[in-house]
Amino acid sequence: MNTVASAAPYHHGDLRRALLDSATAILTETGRWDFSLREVARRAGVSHAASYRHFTDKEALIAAVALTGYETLNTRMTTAIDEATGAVGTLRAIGQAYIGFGVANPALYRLMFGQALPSIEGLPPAVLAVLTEARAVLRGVILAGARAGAFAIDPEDEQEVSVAVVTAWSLVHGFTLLTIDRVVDREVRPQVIDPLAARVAERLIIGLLPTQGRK
Amino acid sequence: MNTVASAAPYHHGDLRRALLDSATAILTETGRWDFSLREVARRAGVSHAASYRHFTDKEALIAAVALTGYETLNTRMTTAIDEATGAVGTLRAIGQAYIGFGVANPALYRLMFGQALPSIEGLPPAVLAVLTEARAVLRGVILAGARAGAFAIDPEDEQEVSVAVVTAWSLVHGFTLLTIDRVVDREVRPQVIDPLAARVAERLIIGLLPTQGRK
DNA sequence: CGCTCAATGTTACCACCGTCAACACACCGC
DNA sequence: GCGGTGTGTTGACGGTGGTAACATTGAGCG
Repeated sequence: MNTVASAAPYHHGDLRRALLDSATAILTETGRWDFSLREVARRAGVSHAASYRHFTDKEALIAAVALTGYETLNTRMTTAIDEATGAVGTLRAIGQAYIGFGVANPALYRLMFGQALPSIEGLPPAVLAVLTEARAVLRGVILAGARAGAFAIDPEDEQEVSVAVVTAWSLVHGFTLLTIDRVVDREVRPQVIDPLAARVAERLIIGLLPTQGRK
Repeated sequence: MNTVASAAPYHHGDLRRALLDSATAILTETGRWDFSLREVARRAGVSHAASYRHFTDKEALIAAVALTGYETLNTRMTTAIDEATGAVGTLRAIGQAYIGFGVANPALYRLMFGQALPSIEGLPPAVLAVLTEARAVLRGVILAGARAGAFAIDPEDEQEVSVAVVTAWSLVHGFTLLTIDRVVDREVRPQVIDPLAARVAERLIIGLLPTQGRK
């Protein structure tokens, strides 16, 4: 059994899902990810030790919540890619989807990338897989753009491609976190974030364009 | 021990400092920032309730540790600026100092930017002040470069300058975190981080250069 | 010199937490 | 019907953040 629950378990119905929902609810309501396992159980209407039938650990629960976050992030990115056209447009779309997700789910985003997990190692393999996939998607986009001549990148130079990937990811990741943490512009309103993000992204894109493509 | 600059407390000598030192030591040794107040006190050879004579809260202790981090980061950045020449060189130096600090003190960096602090608001004013100062320094560097014509930025356009500031900070912040969390390149060695950071930074700088300055 | 007193540190205690072991139940195949 | 295993509960343990009452000690003042 186990894994993605489609069949309903015994007593409660689907306690695993209910616990994940409770945790997510607390997360979005309070904006904090240091909730107690007991509170999650309480919220699910269940005894405090019941969680241990579904998660070995508190960390496992957190990781499961994070996993759902990674999955929806991946989904948003791939759908954004599908709807975009052109290398630059695709890159723009992917960044927009990424930042949009982070800003819309700040607590979840911080849990996904800032949490108690000492390092990427030690994460459940499922989480690692999703992360790796996200990176591969981004790399694919940049590689395609390089092959099409839309970026000033040699598609055969793996290192150069990697640098572009890391640069793009760093920029978007950093911008998202700075925005979430209100470091960027404390008086900024949600309506202002989108144009700001767009202009920030443009800075990167300019750096990627071949010389003849620049204004 | 040495003579203390300002105010030396009563019994212990300087328990406040000792507690900060213990916390920092635990932080760098274990790499975790969810240590217990009691462990800090134990390490300082003191009863667990003694901390409350110097810090109102566990969060206050954490914030104090973070503050020391912000201060040394600021110091490193300003000295890097002093030793650099030219707008591009200064920008490079500042980024290098920033990333170098983060990579050298991963746990401290994550505590500074990822921790329990729900948002930037609610932080002690001292922390806010240091953060604001750091941002002003970066803005000054970019503004000077724009005025000197080294960047393709209108120094009179405040928004354009802000965009450049946010872009640079986002890139460096994101790169530092991705590196710390080993998301960037799991097989990467410390020796590889510097060149990688340099090439990432170069991508940004290319985007900032005026057209005639590009290779 | 001795007294006071406030700053500092300690002890004892509270509610709560994560985790575990023992127990209780309920649905499954037989 | 019946056992057994998956599921949830109860109760306990050590540890935690935080508070209050108590002990100590050094500084200022007579």
